[in-house]
Amino acid sequence: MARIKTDKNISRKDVIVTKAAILFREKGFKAASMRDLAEAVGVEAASLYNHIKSKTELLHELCFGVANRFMHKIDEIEGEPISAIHKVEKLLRFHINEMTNHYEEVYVSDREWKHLSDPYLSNFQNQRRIYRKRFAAIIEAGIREKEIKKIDAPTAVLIMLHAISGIESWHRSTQKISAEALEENMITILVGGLTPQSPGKGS
Amino acid sequence: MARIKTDKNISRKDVIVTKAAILFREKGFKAASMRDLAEAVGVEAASLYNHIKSKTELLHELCFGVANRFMHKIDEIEGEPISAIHKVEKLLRFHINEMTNHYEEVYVSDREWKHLSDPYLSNFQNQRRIYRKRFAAIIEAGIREKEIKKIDAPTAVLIMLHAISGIESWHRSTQKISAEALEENMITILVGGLTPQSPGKGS
DNA sequence: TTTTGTTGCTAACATGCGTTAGCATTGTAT
DNA sequence: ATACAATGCTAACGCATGTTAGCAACAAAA
Repeated sequence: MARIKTDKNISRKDVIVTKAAILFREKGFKAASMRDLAEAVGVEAASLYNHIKSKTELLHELCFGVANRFMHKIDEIEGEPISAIHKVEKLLRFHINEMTNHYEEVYVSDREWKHLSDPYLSNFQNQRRIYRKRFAAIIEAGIREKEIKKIDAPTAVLIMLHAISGIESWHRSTQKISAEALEENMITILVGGLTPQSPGKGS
Repeated sequence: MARIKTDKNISRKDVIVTKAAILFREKGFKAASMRDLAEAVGVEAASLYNHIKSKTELLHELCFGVANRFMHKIDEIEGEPISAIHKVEKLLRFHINEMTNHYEEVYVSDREWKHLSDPYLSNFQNQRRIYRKRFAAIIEAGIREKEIKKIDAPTAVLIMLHAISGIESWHRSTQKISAEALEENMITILVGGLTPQSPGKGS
């Protein structure tokens, strides 16, 4: 009888959620079946339901796990006594690292949240909206302080966030530059585009 | 008996493809059913098959329609006797306009091509790969001519393309800035990030 | 060893899916 | 008016899906 292998501190549910992230990324939430997931976990489909309530619960888990991490980070950064441009850079670096290190979950949270159902869906959309407003507020503060070009802040946020989601292509690419080089290039291009004199990246 | 309304020069198939784009965008290819599509068109599901061969054919139509437009544009731009940075800007403006004016199709082509099946899938992936290489080549030429910062060109391409796909968020937003303002802001941010002295947008 | 809770299995369910067959209705040209 | 092609409808097909019920095997505690 097949059994889900777990190390200490990793529940069987966590194993399933992690495998689900991989599967949801590569096939999409709707196209990935519970039977696919069962096979990936090494068990029969019905057995999954000893650990999870539903397929959608897996998506909740992934989406809100990611969303919470970003929310905590922006909480942290907002309070720091540093310049706005520096805050933007820190936030970007966090996004980039999340995308490189927790690729599957971040990707799924980004592309598949539409399939959440409605108490969760609105909640998620709200969090997203609020996050972007807070991000835009940082940029607007930077504009007032003349650290940042006079641009439309929501548009800048939209560019940043989506640009970072492009790391997906980097992940799939066969001839990858290193994660560090990727991070520096992205910061150079994105922050360079914000600063009035393109003074290079911040410290 | 319900009948698909068409104006002159618009085949019933075109009506279906257009509605499919809207539906595929808002629900995703897998989640959008032929019965949904039929309802949107105002007809019974089976009737659709008098005009199309399969659901996947709709996706082909959309993906390759979009891909061809981009391919023709880069053909055109590559041959022009203008600076590399100017080529990049023209290409970006084209992307932005495609995204604002043919939102549904471009979005679907971008996010749902994974669900193509295999003669078409590899073909599409190839076109995509080639397009990005050609885009990167333009940037590399610009770097050699010192019009563009020394950055990793594939990374720059990835940022540009994904940043533009963020126009999706603009489309959904209730308080939109104008399409023109959006375009100028995006060019300012993206191209400003490429130029060594951030001299503002090209002419 | 017995007991008890955890985990997995087989079988099956209801539902929704893409699609086809066969027939009815409509529009168009002779 | 008649013929023919274009278009639509109802009914149904086979299949994959998420999920449940009921029972068997296991691990851990008594």
